[in-house]
Amino acid sequence: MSATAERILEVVRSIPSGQTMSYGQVAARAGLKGRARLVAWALKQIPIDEPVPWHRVIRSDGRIAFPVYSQSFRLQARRLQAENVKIKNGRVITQSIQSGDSSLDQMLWGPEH
DNA sequence: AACATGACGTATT
DNA sequence: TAATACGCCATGT
Repeated sequence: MSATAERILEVVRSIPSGQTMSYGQVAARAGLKGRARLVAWALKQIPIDEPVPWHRVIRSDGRIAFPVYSQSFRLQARRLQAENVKIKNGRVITQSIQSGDSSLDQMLWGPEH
């Protein structure tokens, strides 16, 4: 695993249960602003046995990134609901995104909006 | 080397 | 709200 991938996974591991972060937020937190696709790539490289809560990473618009008919989508939705994260039509409703800096940004521009 | 393909995001129309 | 267009970047062909 590359150093950047390790930083990305470290950020994902830091997401508290019941909360979510978008790919872009994870990237920014890992010092890779604007590189959301790199986060998506890193999540696909998660080694088995690596306890990374990948299900807490969603798209910036609040929706799960997998096709609604896929197994991955159902697994992610199930895990989120298990953490009391409400979902409607593949979209996360009640969430308090982790944002390190200003929570105002999330209030104004987060998926909840 | 050239082009296509994503678990993406933002801006524009 | 929806459809495009870019920007971004590792991989696969």
